[in-house]
Amino acid sequence: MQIAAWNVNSLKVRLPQVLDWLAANPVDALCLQELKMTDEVFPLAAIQEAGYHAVFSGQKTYNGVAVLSRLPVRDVVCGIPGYEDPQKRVIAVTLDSPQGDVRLVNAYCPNGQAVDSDKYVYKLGWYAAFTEYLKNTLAASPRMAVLGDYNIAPDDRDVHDPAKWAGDILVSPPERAAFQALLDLGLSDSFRLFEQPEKIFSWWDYRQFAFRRNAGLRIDHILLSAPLASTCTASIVDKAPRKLEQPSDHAPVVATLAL
DNA sequence: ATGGTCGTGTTACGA
Repeated sequence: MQIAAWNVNSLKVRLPQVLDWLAANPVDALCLQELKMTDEVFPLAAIQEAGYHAVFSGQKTYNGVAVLSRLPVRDVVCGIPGYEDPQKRVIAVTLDSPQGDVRLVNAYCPNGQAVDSDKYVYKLGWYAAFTEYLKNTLAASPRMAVLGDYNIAPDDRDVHDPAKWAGDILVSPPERAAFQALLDLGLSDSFRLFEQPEKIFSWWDYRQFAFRRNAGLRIDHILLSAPLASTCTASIVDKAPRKLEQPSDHAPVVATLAL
């Protein structure tokens, strides 16, 4: 089984790239973030023609998440139960796998803008609620994967220039502590289960030729509960779509499970 | 050097 996550920064603009990518990478499930569209205009027909089911939680202009899956999904939960939030950032599903159910939680975590901003306060509060939600989900569904754009680079290895970024948004100690709290639930960063080349990132700013300079951060992650981590045979970032014309600023991340 | 480039939807805002 292969599961993937990709912040597409507008599904309207990126739909052709998503369909091309799925044709070349027929993963079992693809979690999308930043749809930037309402549910009324979600391109369901095109995705079904590509052989995928889809569930989605969109909104106008900002945010929006979807799960595309080869298998039917059930028990769809949108948002963080008990945490009121007009921003559509989370959708969870259960994959009906022949090798047993897998719970997928797809998240577009807040960016935070700057460490002295209201959005930073929102980000840390959101992470506290998300952590509690994942704790409860994990108790009910031991085979859980959490995929998406975390907007946190967990370690200096995940930053192209750690000295330049020190203390900034996406790397600040409170944000890294919030990420560590997820790991402390018993989750593993699938990417770090394996030896990896240096300077692997998943996001590059559109400005200043950041991609050409590989001036990026690794902020898109696939976290796995212990029963799934023990089945994981690979976890990679696919830089190829970032090289295309009119790319998303994020690259897809993919984990392979021996299921 | 506080810039720059996207996407959405207006001429600002979020990332």
